[in-house]
Amino acid sequence: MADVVMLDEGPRDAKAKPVKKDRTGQVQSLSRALSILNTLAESDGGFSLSDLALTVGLAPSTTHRLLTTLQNERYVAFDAERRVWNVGVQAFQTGNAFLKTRDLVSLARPVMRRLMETSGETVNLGIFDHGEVIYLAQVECLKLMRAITRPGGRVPMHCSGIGKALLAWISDREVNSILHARGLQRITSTTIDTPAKLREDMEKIRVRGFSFDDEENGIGLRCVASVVFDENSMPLAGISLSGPTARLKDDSIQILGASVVEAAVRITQAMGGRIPKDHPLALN
Amino acid sequence: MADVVMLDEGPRDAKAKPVKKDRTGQVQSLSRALSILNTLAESDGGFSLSDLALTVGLAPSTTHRLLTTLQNERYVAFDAERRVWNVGVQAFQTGNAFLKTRDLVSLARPVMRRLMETSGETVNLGIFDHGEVIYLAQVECLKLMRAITRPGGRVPMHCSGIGKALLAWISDREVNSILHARGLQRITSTTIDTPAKLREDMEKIRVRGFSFDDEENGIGLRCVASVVFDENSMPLAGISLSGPTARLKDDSIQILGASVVEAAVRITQAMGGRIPKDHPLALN
DNA sequence: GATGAGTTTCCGGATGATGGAACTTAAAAA
DNA sequence: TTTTTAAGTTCCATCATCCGGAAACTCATC
Repeated sequence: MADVVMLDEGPRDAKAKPVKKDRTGQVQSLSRALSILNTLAESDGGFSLSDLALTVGLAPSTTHRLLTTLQNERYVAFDAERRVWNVGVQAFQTGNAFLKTRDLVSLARPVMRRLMETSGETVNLGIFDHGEVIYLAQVECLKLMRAITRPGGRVPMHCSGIGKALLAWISDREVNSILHARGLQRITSTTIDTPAKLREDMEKIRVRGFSFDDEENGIGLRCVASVVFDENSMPLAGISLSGPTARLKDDSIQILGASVVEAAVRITQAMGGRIPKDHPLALN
Repeated sequence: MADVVMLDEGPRDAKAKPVKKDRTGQVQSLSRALSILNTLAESDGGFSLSDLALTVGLAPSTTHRLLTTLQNERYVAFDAERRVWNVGVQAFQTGNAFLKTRDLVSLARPVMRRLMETSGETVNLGIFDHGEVIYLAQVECLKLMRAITRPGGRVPMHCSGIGKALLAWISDREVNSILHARGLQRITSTTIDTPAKLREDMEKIRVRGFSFDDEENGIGLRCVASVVFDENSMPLAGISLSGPTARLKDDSIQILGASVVEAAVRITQAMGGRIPKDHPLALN
């Protein structure tokens, strides 16, 4: 299972129809309660009973009964002052138990494998650590000619696809302190070697949603990469797709880039992360 | 697993009776589902269907039906590899919406980050809830050796920096009722274990403006904490700074304490709160 | 004190949840 | 391999439980 895309994720009907799932063996009242929870979670400042009832498409009395049951276990709370219902402490506590389970690498791996299959190129996952990128996992392509990066290996930020993608969503102050500590070591003739060029490239990355490393870390090696975000919209990890210049041609960069972004978004969702507002794929 | 007694956990009947709430107008199936969620959240590594059914006292078929309904909305997830059920992404998403309710967290975060940078230690934010401290947010330091607390996690009041700081500005009556309900469980040799000692410590906290937890919750772990106040000068949250005894040395406690107090005051101001008159930093 | 919007409780009816049993699948033992 | 055992999943008749209309209530506002 878990094979099919869940791109849209929430085909909640706008027309406030009761949430009737077609699948068998479902508990209606529970589905409804979860729909209430989802609605409250998406809300901004809570819902009054009647508004909520209208939104989820239930009778006020039914809504109220479900709410009080949820309130008993403190999954929702009533703000007596503003007279609105909100998500409660226990939902927070239970929800955060998800963190015990979630593991970036194991959540990312199926997405990485899929990306490798569709693109035919090697896929890497890396995180920011002490001013460098450290690789966590890799799904190798089947081609003979392929990039060799080993989990645990490190590369500088400024000359790797993952590093540049991460830099683009890190605060200026932090970028400066990394620059100061690590400098911009030149590796090939195209390696970014001045702060100005780096800043220029980062601007492009933010607009596109992915970074493009054009033989900046090794002759003949190209790479596109995008960022996975955590629940505070902070960069958490980067995912890249790399291969020889001969296969990653100019006119396929856009398409490959888009698929890396899609993979990154998918991992972000699986991790319960949030895409930042200035990201090209932000929902609003 | 799951054989160990759950200390507090509530008045779960030993004979695995269905979770029957006494209050009127409650939705049984929903109560049961929430009880499943709570159980999974408290679990360590998930539950198999039958274990779960046994624990919550429901028929396997019923449990299964509730689980699949929860799974539909991704409030739980089935780990096919380990064949266990766990809390799902959506629960995490919904739970985090709780934080939106209190803009406390978003106001506090920059101050917390700053405090982490200047002190080099992990900073936590927590509120009082049902006689315990529940952590809302954390800014981790970059050191390898650091305290591990997870948002949503709970600790007793009497043996945590945040808890003790909050207690110091709570009414005597409330303190007594917490003591009565929760007792003073001893965790390390320095844990405060008598009401007299607690009262003595609270007096010191009020004078200093911050609490000092000296390995009272874990060997080798020290912590200083201070309180954020609301507009009525009532304690709203606590902010703490914690690290290993090796780094939080005796002669730096005063300085670290002062910086925690400063951070707490800053958050208080950002929230539009008022420092109480008996606080050392009160303006008048 | 009257009005009305919004919330809470009540109650009879039928829908939908329940759990035992049957069935399927997976793991362990022979 | 086959047999045994256990765990997970589906089915279905029964009736407990949930549903929603309507009535009672609360609390602002006029």
